[in-house]
Amino acid sequence: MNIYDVSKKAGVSIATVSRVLNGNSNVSDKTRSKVLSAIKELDYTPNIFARGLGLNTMKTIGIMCTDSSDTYLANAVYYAEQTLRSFGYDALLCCTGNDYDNKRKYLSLLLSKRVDGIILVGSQFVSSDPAIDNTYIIEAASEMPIILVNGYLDGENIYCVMCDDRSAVYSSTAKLIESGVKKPVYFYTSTSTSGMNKLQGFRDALSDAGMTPDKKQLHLCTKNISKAKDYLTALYNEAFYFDAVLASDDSLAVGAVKFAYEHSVKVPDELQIIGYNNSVLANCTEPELSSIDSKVEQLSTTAVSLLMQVLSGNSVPKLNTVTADLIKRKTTKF
Amino acid sequence: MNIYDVSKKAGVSIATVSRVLNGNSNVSDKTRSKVLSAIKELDYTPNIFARGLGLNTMKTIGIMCTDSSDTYLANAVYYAEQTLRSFGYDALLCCTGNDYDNKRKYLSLLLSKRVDGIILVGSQFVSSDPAIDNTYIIEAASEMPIILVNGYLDGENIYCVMCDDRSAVYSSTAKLIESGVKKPVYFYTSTSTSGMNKLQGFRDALSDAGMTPDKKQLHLCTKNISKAKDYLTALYNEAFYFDAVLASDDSLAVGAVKFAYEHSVKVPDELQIIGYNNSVLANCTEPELSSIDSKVEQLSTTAVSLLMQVLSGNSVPKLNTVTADLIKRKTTKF
DNA sequence: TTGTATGCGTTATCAT
DNA sequence: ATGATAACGCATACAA
Repeated sequence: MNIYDVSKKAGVSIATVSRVLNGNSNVSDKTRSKVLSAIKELDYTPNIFARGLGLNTMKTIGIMCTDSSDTYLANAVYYAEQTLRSFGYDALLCCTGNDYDNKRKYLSLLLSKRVDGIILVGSQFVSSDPAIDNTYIIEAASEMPIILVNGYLDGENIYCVMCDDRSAVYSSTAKLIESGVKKPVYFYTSTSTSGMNKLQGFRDALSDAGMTPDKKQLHLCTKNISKAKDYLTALYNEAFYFDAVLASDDSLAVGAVKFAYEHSVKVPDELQIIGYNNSVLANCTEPELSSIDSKVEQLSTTAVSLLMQVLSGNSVPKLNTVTADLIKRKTTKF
Repeated sequence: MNIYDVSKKAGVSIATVSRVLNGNSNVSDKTRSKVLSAIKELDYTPNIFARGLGLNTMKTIGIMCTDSSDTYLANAVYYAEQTLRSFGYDALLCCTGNDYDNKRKYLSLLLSKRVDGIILVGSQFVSSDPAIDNTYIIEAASEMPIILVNGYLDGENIYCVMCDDRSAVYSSTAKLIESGVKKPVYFYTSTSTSGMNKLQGFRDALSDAGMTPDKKQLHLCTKNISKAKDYLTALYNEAFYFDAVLASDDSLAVGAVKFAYEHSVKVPDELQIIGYNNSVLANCTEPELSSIDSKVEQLSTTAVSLLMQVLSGNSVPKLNTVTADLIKRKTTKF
């Protein structure tokens, strides 16, 4: 069943069938309807592979993330897929895990699939660690446009959408301090650009308030409820005073709530807690978690829109910023 | 840059290049290395569209789900993608939402993309409601194999992987009753096959214990923390006695925990709670949630393995069952 | 072991 | 407005 069968049935040439198929201008109404009914009768569907070969595109975008089961990334992927589809594009999902070699491998795999562009979702693809080489992304961008969601890398054909993490953490920390906090603890989960920006926001707020953070106030921690709880418990047991926790992921903040519960520390009176990403987790704890909304939906839809612009040949800014909001619930005094 | 360029550079025919490319048997080592170095020099990558046209496959599987940002589905999609990739297949993600027409539309879209098979993730695609017509799936299966994860539908070329939800709910309910529960409330979120199976398990356990559930003990509820909380609060306010909550989704169980907290109902002494899916949410509440582990990973990997078997032309059982486990935490006495 | 020739099903160019 | 025909780049049956 192909375009020849249709053309035969309709008594026209394949060129005409193709024209009808593609909504091409110059076809007489009479011919069009002949073709259309032939298509319907034969239940014909164009072969997308042949079309792909000719046009050299399958209207497909690769979505890469380290782990699509992570709440935050799952949301980002979801919104990206929805937006892509609204533009008539398919989404090829590719989860790499956190291994550097796999990231490289899968990125080149995606290139070989000749997708039209790639969206790298999440901050895990660009490292600020000088030992890690980010050029694999720059090289890939020579073949097709690459959009970074929550990551920044300068390079030809690379476009970034970032949440203003530094400001978000800065202002939240400042508010904590304003409300009387003396010793906030900051949990971070990654040394990515985004992770470092958040950390910088915390440092700056302390510094601007004339505070110098103790080493113990800055803790790199796996995204894991009990890891955060354990760390705070350790601090507590060695009588290290702290009166606020700000975490770069809601799960860690949940750990802080659980720590407080276990040691009968009053939240928010004795301990204020702020999470990040404003995920479902924030609604699960008692008291419910104040959390920074990093605007996943907006990030993803912006990323897709940018990509569409680039594919249309329009020029777009290389760096695009989205503003985060603090969603106030019950773990903060303000 | 195509296979002709390579053949020219290597001084062989395109057939030989193709043979090398596909690891075909009969190529002399000398020729092979000539070709290989030509490929490397030219930095040649086969055009996957042309290959797809000839072979009539792009080694791609469509993954459909209603909402890939839902924790449970996100996990299922993740494991499916990982397993597919391990078999050398790509995953085309397609989120339909819960609208029936969209499900139909997107399923036929996927057919037109000529994927090699489709995995329908989640129970939302097959309805037990006689007003809803499931034949769109049966028709689609005439074109390519369809795997249902957590759904059951009888039809040619349709294969199902299901969690034994009925048993899981039955035995959990039985345990609750055994521990002294007199009036358990059951929350369900869907009338899908899976949803009905769970409900049946609850009904059967009550019936086998000589109990007849009040209408109010069975509540269809949106997957939403506060919806569940509100319902329980309403029961509480009208002095309807209940001493256990079993929910078909963890989020509803979280709502029950929050209800208990708000009304100082002691968990598990006065109210036992069991969730479903054993998601992160179960670790967030205080006390932590006992939850039925519906084995997402196993469901997804089994689904992919089945599909691979079918694509290899092997015959596989149409219904495959996975056993759920109750993960005991702190909201149950046992 | 290697090469030749053909088909896969479109789209697009150029005639008419 | 419509038709003939040439790409697109590969795999493979058949020949040598």
